[in-house]
Amino acid sequence: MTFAELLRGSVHEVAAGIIGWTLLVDGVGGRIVEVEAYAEGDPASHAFRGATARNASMFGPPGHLYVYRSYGIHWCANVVCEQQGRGAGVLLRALEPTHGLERMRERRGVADERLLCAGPGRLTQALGLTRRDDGADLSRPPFELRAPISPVVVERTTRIGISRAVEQPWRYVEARSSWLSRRRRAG
DNA sequence: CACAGGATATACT
DNA sequence: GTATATCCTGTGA
Repeated sequence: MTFAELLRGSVHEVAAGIIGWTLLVDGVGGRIVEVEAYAEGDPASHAFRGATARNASMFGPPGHLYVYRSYGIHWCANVVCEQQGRGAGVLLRALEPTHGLERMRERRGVADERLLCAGPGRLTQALGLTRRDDGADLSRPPFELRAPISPVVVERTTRIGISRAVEQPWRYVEARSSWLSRRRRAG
Protein backbone atom coordinates (compact mmCIF):
# COMPACT_ATOMS: atom_id res chain seq x y z
CA MET A 1 0.00 0.00 0.00
CA THR A 2 1.31 3.41 -0.99
CA PHE A 3 0.35 6.73 0.57
CA ALA A 4 -1.46 7.72 -2.64
CA GLU A 5 -3.51 4.52 -2.47
CA LEU A 6 -4.35 5.11 1.18
CA LEU A 7 -5.63 8.59 0.34
CA ARG A 8 -8.25 7.20 -2.04
CA GLY A 9 -10.35 6.02 0.89
CA SER A 10 -12.81 8.01 2.99
CA VAL A 11 -11.47 10.18 5.80
CA HIS A 12 -12.29 7.38 8.25
CA GLU A 13 -10.46 4.82 6.15
CA VAL A 14 -7.47 7.13 5.95
CA ALA A 15 -7.56 7.74 9.71
CA ALA A 16 -7.73 4.05 10.54
CA GLY A 17 -5.31 3.09 7.80
CA ILE A 18 -2.58 5.58 8.63
CA ILE A 19 -2.07 4.17 12.12
CA GLY A 20 1.30 2.42 12.23
CA TRP A 21 2.79 4.43 9.36
CA THR A 22 6.06 6.18 10.03
CA LEU A 23 6.03 9.94 9.48
CA LEU A 24 9.37 11.68 9.06
CA VAL A 25 10.18 15.35 8.54
CA ASP A 26 13.83 15.77 7.58
CA GLY A 27 14.41 12.31 8.96
CA VAL A 28 12.85 13.14 12.32
CA GLY A 29 9.64 11.53 13.56
CA GLY A 30 8.08 8.20 14.38
CA ARG A 31 5.16 5.82 14.11
CA ILE A 32 1.69 7.36 13.98
CA VAL A 33 -0.24 5.88 16.90
CA GLU A 34 -3.13 8.33 17.39
CA VAL A 35 -5.25 10.42 15.01
CA GLU A 36 -8.75 11.88 14.80
CA ALA A 37 -11.03 12.06 11.75
CA TYR A 38 -12.81 15.31 10.92
CA ALA A 39 -15.34 14.42 8.28
CA GLU A 40 -17.60 16.15 5.84
CA GLY A 41 -20.67 17.51 7.63
CA ASP A 42 -18.94 17.13 10.99
CA PRO A 43 -19.80 20.05 13.32
CA ALA A 44 -16.46 19.68 15.10
CA SER A 45 -14.51 20.14 11.86
CA HIS A 46 -12.95 23.45 10.90
CA ALA A 47 -14.33 22.83 7.40
CA PHE A 48 -17.93 22.55 8.63
CA ARG A 49 -18.89 26.11 7.72
CA GLY A 50 -17.11 26.12 4.38
CA ALA A 51 -13.76 27.41 3.18
CA THR A 52 -12.12 30.40 4.91
CA ALA A 53 -8.65 31.88 4.81
CA ARG A 54 -7.56 29.71 7.71
CA ASN A 55 -8.90 26.35 6.55
CA ALA A 56 -8.25 26.77 2.80
CA SER A 57 -5.80 23.85 2.84
CA MET A 58 -8.57 21.50 3.92
CA PHE A 59 -10.25 22.15 0.59
CA GLY A 60 -7.04 21.64 -1.37
CA PRO A 61 -5.41 18.46 -2.65
CA PRO A 62 -5.51 15.33 -0.47
CA GLY A 63 -2.26 14.29 1.11
CA HIS A 64 -1.21 17.84 1.91
CA LEU A 65 -0.97 19.37 5.38
CA TYR A 66 -3.47 21.65 7.08
CA VAL A 67 -1.63 23.41 9.91
CA TYR A 68 -3.35 25.92 12.18
CA ARG A 69 -2.78 27.76 15.45
CA SER A 70 -4.60 26.40 18.46
CA TYR A 71 -5.34 28.38 21.62
CA GLY A 72 -2.88 31.00 20.45
CA ILE A 73 -0.01 28.79 21.56
CA HIS A 74 0.25 25.51 19.71
CA TRP A 75 0.27 24.34 16.14
CA CYS A 76 -1.87 21.39 15.08
CA ALA A 77 -1.35 19.40 11.88
CA ASN A 78 -3.88 17.52 9.77
CA VAL A 79 -3.56 15.28 6.73
CA VAL A 80 -6.02 16.66 4.19
CA CYS A 81 -8.51 14.15 2.81
CA GLU A 82 -10.87 14.63 -0.04
CA GLN A 83 -14.54 14.11 0.63
CA GLN A 84 -16.59 15.24 -2.34
CA GLY A 85 -14.74 18.54 -2.38
CA ARG A 86 -16.12 19.50 1.00
CA GLY A 87 -12.94 19.40 3.04
CA ALA A 88 -11.98 16.73 5.52
CA GLY A 89 -8.89 15.94 7.47
CA VAL A 90 -7.09 13.64 9.86
CA LEU A 91 -5.61 15.36 12.92
CA LEU A 92 -2.22 13.93 13.93
CA ARG A 93 -2.34 13.51 17.71
CA ALA A 94 0.56 11.29 18.73
CA LEU A 95 3.67 9.51 17.45
CA GLU A 96 5.84 6.82 18.90
CA PRO A 97 9.24 8.52 18.55
CA THR A 98 11.65 6.41 16.50
CA HIS A 99 13.90 8.78 14.50
CA GLY A 100 15.88 11.83 15.56
CA LEU A 101 15.08 11.70 19.27
CA GLU A 102 17.80 14.20 20.11
CA ARG A 103 16.46 16.72 17.63
CA MET A 104 12.98 16.36 19.12
CA ARG A 105 14.28 16.74 22.67
CA GLU A 106 15.96 19.99 21.69
CA ARG A 107 12.84 21.37 20.08
CA ARG A 108 10.56 20.28 22.91
CA GLY A 109 12.86 21.20 25.77
CA VAL A 110 12.03 18.00 27.63
CA ALA A 111 13.98 14.79 28.02
CA ASP A 112 11.11 12.38 28.69
CA GLU A 113 10.43 10.34 25.55
CA ARG A 114 6.83 9.92 26.59
CA LEU A 115 6.28 13.66 26.28
CA LEU A 116 7.98 14.23 22.94
CA CYS A 117 5.06 13.57 20.59
CA ALA A 118 2.07 12.69 22.84
CA GLY A 119 -0.44 15.36 21.90
CA PRO A 120 -1.09 17.41 18.77
CA GLY A 121 0.78 20.50 19.97
CA ARG A 122 3.73 18.49 21.19
CA LEU A 123 3.90 16.53 17.96
CA THR A 124 4.12 19.63 15.77
CA GLN A 125 6.73 21.17 18.08
CA ALA A 126 8.84 18.01 18.00
CA LEU A 127 8.70 17.83 14.20
CA GLY A 128 9.21 21.56 13.74
CA LEU A 129 5.88 22.08 11.96
CA THR A 130 4.43 25.60 11.83
CA ARG A 131 2.29 27.81 9.63
CA ARG A 132 5.05 27.55 7.00
CA ASP A 133 4.06 23.94 6.47
CA ASP A 134 0.38 24.67 5.91
CA GLY A 135 -0.49 23.26 2.51
CA ALA A 136 2.77 21.33 2.13
CA ASP A 137 2.73 18.10 0.12
CA LEU A 138 3.37 15.11 2.39
CA SER A 139 4.47 12.93 -0.52
CA ARG A 140 7.57 15.06 -1.17
CA PRO A 141 10.70 15.90 0.80
CA PRO A 142 11.33 16.82 3.53
CA PHE A 143 8.34 14.65 4.31
CA GLU A 144 8.34 10.89 4.17
CA LEU A 145 5.62 8.35 4.94
CA ARG A 146 6.48 4.68 5.29
CA ALA A 147 3.84 1.97 5.45
CA PRO A 148 4.00 -0.42 8.40
CA ILE A 149 5.72 -3.74 7.83
CA SER A 150 3.60 -5.82 10.17
CA PRO A 151 -0.18 -5.71 10.77
CA VAL A 152 -1.49 -2.99 13.08
CA VAL A 153 -4.41 -3.35 15.50
CA VAL A 154 -6.55 -0.19 15.54
CA GLU A 155 -9.15 0.83 18.11
CA ARG A 156 -11.76 3.59 17.95
CA THR A 157 -12.63 5.93 20.80
CA THR A 158 -14.17 9.37 21.21
CA ARG A 159 -12.29 12.52 20.22
CA ILE A 160 -10.53 14.90 22.59
CA GLY A 161 -10.73 18.63 23.19
CA ILE A 162 -13.84 19.34 21.12
CA SER A 163 -17.18 20.79 22.16
CA ARG A 164 -19.41 19.45 19.40
CA ALA A 165 -20.17 15.95 18.15
CA VAL A 166 -18.35 14.77 21.26
CA GLU A 167 -19.93 11.32 21.15
CA GLN A 168 -18.65 10.33 17.72
CA PRO A 169 -16.01 7.59 18.03
CA TRP A 170 -13.71 9.14 15.47
CA ARG A 171 -10.42 8.95 17.34
CA TYR A 172 -8.26 6.11 16.06
CA VAL A 173 -5.41 4.70 18.13
CA GLU A 174 -3.06 1.75 17.98
CA ALA A 175 -4.25 -0.85 20.47
CA ARG A 176 -2.12 -1.15 23.60
CA SER A 177 0.21 1.63 22.53
CA SER A 178 1.94 3.34 25.42
CA TRP A 179 2.64 6.48 23.40
CA LEU A 180 -0.86 7.98 23.27
CA SER A 181 -1.73 11.50 24.43
CA ARG A 182 -4.32 9.95 26.74
CA ARG A 183 -5.10 6.47 27.84
CA ARG A 184 -8.08 4.75 26.33
CA ARG A 185 -11.21 5.35 28.34
CA ALA A 186 -11.94 2.59 30.79
CA GLY A 187 -14.48 0.06 29.51
C1' DC B 1 -5.29 14.36 41.21
C1' DA B 2 -7.51 19.18 40.13
C1' DC B 3 -7.06 23.56 38.67
C1' DA B 4 -6.02 27.81 36.08
C1' DG B 5 -2.73 30.69 33.42
C1' DG B 6 -0.91 31.31 29.20
C1' DA B 7 -1.40 34.07 24.45
C1' DT B 8 -3.30 34.73 19.40
C1' DA B 9 -5.75 33.97 15.05
C1' DT B 10 -10.08 33.59 13.49
C1' DA B 11 -15.01 33.68 13.22
C1' DC B 12 -18.92 35.68 14.49
C1' DT B 13 -22.05 39.63 16.21
C1' DG C 1 -15.81 44.43 19.45
C1' DT C 2 -16.25 39.57 21.77
C1' DA C 3 -15.82 34.72 22.18
C1' DT C 4 -13.88 30.65 21.39
C1' DA C 5 -10.60 27.42 19.89
C1' DT C 6 -8.81 19.64 17.49
C1' DC C 7 -3.73 22.42 24.37
C1' DC C 8 0.43 22.26 27.52
C1' DT C 9 2.47 23.20 31.76
C1' DG C 10 3.21 24.43 36.34
C1' DT C 11 1.37 24.61 40.81
C1' DG C 12 -0.86 23.05 44.94
C1' DA C 13 -3.47 19.13 47.28
